[in-house]
Amino acid sequence: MYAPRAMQPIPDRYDAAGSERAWAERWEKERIYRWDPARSREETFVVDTPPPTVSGELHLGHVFSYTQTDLIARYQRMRGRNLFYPMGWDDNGLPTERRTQLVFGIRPNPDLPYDPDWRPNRARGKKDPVVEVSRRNFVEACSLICAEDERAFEELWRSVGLSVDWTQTYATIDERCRRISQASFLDLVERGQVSHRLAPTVWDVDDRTAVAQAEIEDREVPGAYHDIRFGLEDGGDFVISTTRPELLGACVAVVAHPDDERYRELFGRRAVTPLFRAPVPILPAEHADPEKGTGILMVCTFGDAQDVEFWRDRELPTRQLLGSDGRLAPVRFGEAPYESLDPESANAAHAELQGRTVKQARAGVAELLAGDGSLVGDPRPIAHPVKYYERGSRPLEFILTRQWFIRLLDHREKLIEQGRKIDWHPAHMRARYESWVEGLNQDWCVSRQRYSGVAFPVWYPIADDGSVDYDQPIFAPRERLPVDPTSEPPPGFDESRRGRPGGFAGDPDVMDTWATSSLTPQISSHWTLDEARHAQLFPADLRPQSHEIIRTWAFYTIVKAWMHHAEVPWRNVAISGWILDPNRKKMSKSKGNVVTPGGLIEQHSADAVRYWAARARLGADTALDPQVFKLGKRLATKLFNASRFALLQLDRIGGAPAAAISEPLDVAWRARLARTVERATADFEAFDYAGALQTTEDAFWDFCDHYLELVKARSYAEDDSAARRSGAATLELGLSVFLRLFAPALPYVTEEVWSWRFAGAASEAAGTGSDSSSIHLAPWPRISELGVDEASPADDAAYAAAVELSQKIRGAKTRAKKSLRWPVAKLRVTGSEADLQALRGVLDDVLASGSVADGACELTPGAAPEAERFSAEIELAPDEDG
RNA sequence: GGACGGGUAGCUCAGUCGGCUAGAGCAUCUGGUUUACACCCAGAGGGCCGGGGGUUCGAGUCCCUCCCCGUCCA
Repeated sequence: MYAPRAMQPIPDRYDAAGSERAWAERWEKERIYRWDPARSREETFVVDTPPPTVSGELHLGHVFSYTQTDLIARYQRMRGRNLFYPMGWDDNGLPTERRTQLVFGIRPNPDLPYDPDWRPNRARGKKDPVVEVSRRNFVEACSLICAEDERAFEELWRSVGLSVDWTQTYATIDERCRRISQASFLDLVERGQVSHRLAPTVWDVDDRTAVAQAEIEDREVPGAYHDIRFGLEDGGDFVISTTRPELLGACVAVVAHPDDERYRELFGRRAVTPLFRAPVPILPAEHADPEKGTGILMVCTFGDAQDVEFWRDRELPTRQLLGSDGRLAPVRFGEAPYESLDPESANAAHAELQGRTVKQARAGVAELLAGDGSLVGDPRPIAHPVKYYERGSRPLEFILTRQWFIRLLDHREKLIEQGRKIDWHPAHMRARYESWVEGLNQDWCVSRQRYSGVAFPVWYPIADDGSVDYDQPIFAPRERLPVDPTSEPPPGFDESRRGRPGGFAGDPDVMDTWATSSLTPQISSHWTLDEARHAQLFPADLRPQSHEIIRTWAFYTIVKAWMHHAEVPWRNVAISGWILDPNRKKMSKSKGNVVTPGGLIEQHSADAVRYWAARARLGADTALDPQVFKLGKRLATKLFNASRFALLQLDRIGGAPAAAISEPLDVAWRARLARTVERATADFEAFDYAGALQTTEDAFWDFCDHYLELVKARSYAEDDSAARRSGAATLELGLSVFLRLFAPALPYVTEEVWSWRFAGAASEAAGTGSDSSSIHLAPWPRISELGVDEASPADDAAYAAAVELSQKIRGAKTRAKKSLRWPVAKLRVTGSEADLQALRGVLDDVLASGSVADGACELTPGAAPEAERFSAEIELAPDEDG
């Protein structure tokens, strides 16, 4: 009934590199990882794969976390699920633009016309001047870089053996993604979840773009309190403290805590700023901390988030002194909104400052204040947290700009509720999601003032006076998506009206990366394009990702799924940890401790690298330990060798045992195997692939060290017998089960061995009817296939007795410095009647394996040492010359 | 400042519902190779389970508290 083994003999040694290459090719050729759209939703398991940022580095962390996903995917596939396991590429955003600029030495200039003949030049020298190119040329250069990077990633994924369906791929700026992102935007507009407003926006002055709350990080940096003397309109003065003296010209109020006795009498009066002589109200404010500085401070347009909040609450005037380039703008004091009691000196002061960066202006203001006697004492250095763009090098500013926002602040409770409908693995990672949602303090700003990305499907009418009417946006009709408003006209206009009075202007911005990435489940399901497919694939079963992007990718995806579908996007989230270097520091490019994965796979084999990833539990940060690769390699080799032994025994009896497992040792070990299957399955069901691997590995090593040694003598017997056939049947069963239990972690070596004997046969044996030409399509082992009804304590006792006595014999030989084959002349075993009884059935195997002479063994009822079953008196045969 | 995770052998880590003398691999040491495997096998040594207090017949495990590392949030 079993197919004969392939004609070529089993090789003596395992050639991992050659075998892995061959199998990777064959898997792809035979398309074994294809999703089958004909099968039902219930049978399907949908993975929402992270699209890596292609212009990022190929990082060992990628291999680590994607392999962990693959383990779960492979298990589910073997359980008979119809896997939907796509791959996406994130081409969006700033990292791509930065890399493109760097590689080609170019910079986008939206005012230049498209040059169809321009080609990026990679071979330029480092000192060559940066070339300005049109927006469209720049975007094309970005695509070129992305295409190259995608190839590098795909090659890596294939070599590490991800069981991805490569017909299901997407890139976040491809046509389908643009279309779905724009459809999402229009849907949210219709649902009233989007607003377009001129608002203080967190702004990166280097990249000159808005950034979202999720992209901000606090950094503890040095600063200094400057104590500045303010006058009072009706006479007198007081001293405020500020870390941002450069914004003195943007001061719109002065505040102190309402309970602060020192300043209570000032409330309601007006202060006058030094240098600029602007009259500003003095107001009570809860956020003023009496302990900090002098306890009284200025409110500016905009020094920090508290300024923004207070400005909004009290409807204070706006003095946007800082420009989007991070320099002080040219303004006229004495004209609204820049009131001044002494415009001439105010403008003279500002003339010194305008055009300066924040840092330069800070020094300039301090100097001017010192000059006119308003600076009290020296600035006092402090360390304080300042907001930075996570990839930026200069502090972020709040700048009044026009942006698209998606409402979040109204929905905090609902979003926390959604998070609780999802199973987080490990469970404690949900706390990170919740603390993020609770701490939200801005709506989601989705516009970015960039070039490469998904456009907003929006135009604005231009009034007859030439001003753009942002309050009457023209939205693209759904059937025209995706649209590019910078090159296509809105409905009812033709292109000649672009930029003209009475015409239109396209929205020049692109969407935030997360506006698209938050739709990966819908992109895979072809939402808005194919509703039948969408119903079949949404929501997904599993979202794997790492913990630092819970606040971005996981969060935004939950937001979108809730807004569009009132659903959770997936039922499970599996969070992988970080790779730490051997000193337990996070690997990062800036620290220079990044290890690239390609070399490691070459050096240790893909199975070995996968083993390393598979040993790490979900959510646990893991130190890079080269020892673990060696362990993985060792395990694969051991599996190969043990398989070779088992198959050689099967060959000796003509291939097909089809015999009953009848010998007590075999029956006992089979019961043990059943428990291994049970535990490994339970572990995988709980997404604990690491526990499953450990369970399997421990059982496999025990199998090699004990069962194989014990069954050897019987297997080597010259004559055919039921006992010998029972052993062979047990070996075959054990091999078939171990290979399948290991298959998710070690897909290559298990496939290699599987092909020698089991390919095409196991499905028949298991009666599933599924195709198991590949082990990865074979059914996951089940207790029922082992022919074990229930665990028997007698089996456990028999196996344990065999192992213990066997170890005692080996120990005696080792202590005597003899070979393990050295004959035993006399063996006296003492133990309880129950333990001796357990031993009797397996005794022949133990004696044969220990080279105990015929009739040399004696069993005596009696006391055994504590915590042991037996005491054994072992007399080795004498030396030949002694 | 608040929250979460971690601290177990020289190293990397398991340890389930509180229950035998706390485990594995690596490393170290002592031995062993002719019918799977030296990418191997057998054996040995190695522990205040971060500190202190409590609950319990019994605590690595539960409670309180402190220390250290990492992360998230503010």
